Amino acid sequence: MGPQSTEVEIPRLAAAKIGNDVGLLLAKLHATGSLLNNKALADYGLRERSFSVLTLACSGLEPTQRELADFLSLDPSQVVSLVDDLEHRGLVKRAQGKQDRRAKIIVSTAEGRRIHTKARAGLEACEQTQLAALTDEENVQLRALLKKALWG
Amino acid sequence: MGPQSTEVEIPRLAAAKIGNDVGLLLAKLHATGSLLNNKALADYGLRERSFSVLTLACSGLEPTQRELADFLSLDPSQVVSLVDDLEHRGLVKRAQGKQDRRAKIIVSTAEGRRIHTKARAGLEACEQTQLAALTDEENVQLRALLKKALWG
DNA sequence: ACGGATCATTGAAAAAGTCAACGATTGTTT
DNA sequence: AAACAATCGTTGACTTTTTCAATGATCCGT
Repeated sequence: MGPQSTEVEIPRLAAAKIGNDVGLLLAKLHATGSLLNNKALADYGLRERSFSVLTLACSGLEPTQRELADFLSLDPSQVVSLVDDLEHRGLVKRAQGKQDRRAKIIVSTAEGRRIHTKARAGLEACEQTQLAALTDEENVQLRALLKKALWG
Repeated sequence: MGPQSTEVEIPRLAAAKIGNDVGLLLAKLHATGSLLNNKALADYGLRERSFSVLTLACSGLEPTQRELADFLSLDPSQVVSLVDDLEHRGLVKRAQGKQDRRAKIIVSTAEGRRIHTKARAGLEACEQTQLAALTDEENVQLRALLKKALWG
């Protein structure tokens, strides 16, 4: 058997004009990435979204659930579920908002930070796999472009 | 009322480390993009996915449903629904595979091509809106990086 | 203090995704 | 050529995700 390559072969259909469609490219890269990420996070009982929530809970930024919903492009009710799950497992807890007593601030527990550190390591390896075709410079470039597209 | 700006303000949470997470950036850009795209395509009774199928049907590449499923990261059964819908509306039709009589080739009708041309115009304007923060060069660069990440 | 708006939460309804099974057809093995 | 496993599109069941309206508590402007 010849040299076993891990390359993804270019599909015949990529030749179509739509192969330049940003929407489609984003959808595809997002789809394959989510698959890998969720697989990597499964070891820690997390998924892409719960990991995002946990990360922000660990960030020291003291996000409210509303901020999480906006930032993660989720419905507020979805955030409730995610936080419920993480809270039941003792990884985060809800604290009362400081200026606004309606809002709940999500903060990490010590256990939450422990899990988060481990999970992040796994995820970063995963990300590197997904972007293996890019050089380090291109990798940085891609992030910068995505951020600029989002927030100018 | 002062100068009405269309800028998106940078969310407080973007400062978190996760603001560099490729997975999250892709998810966000994809989410906001899909919203815009679907809104733009609604005028033609299309959504992002049915538009993709229609585009490939119009491409002359004569894709099979299996190829569509693989290329669009969909389950084969989802392709059935999409093609059913487009076929009922007379925009595409199923033709028998040439080498393989199990496979069905999806080709566009004249009406399908008519609608597709119109819809594409709307979509391109939409894409430009979404990537307004990028220069033309960065726009090209982003596409190139996404394609390279996907197919090397 | 009043009225309208926003927060987290709930629950229901709609949409999307996943998966196993099927007939028809193909390619492969014997 | 006969038998076998594999693949294609399709169907239907099932689960998950998304969407949305309603609610109590709280905030803000008047």
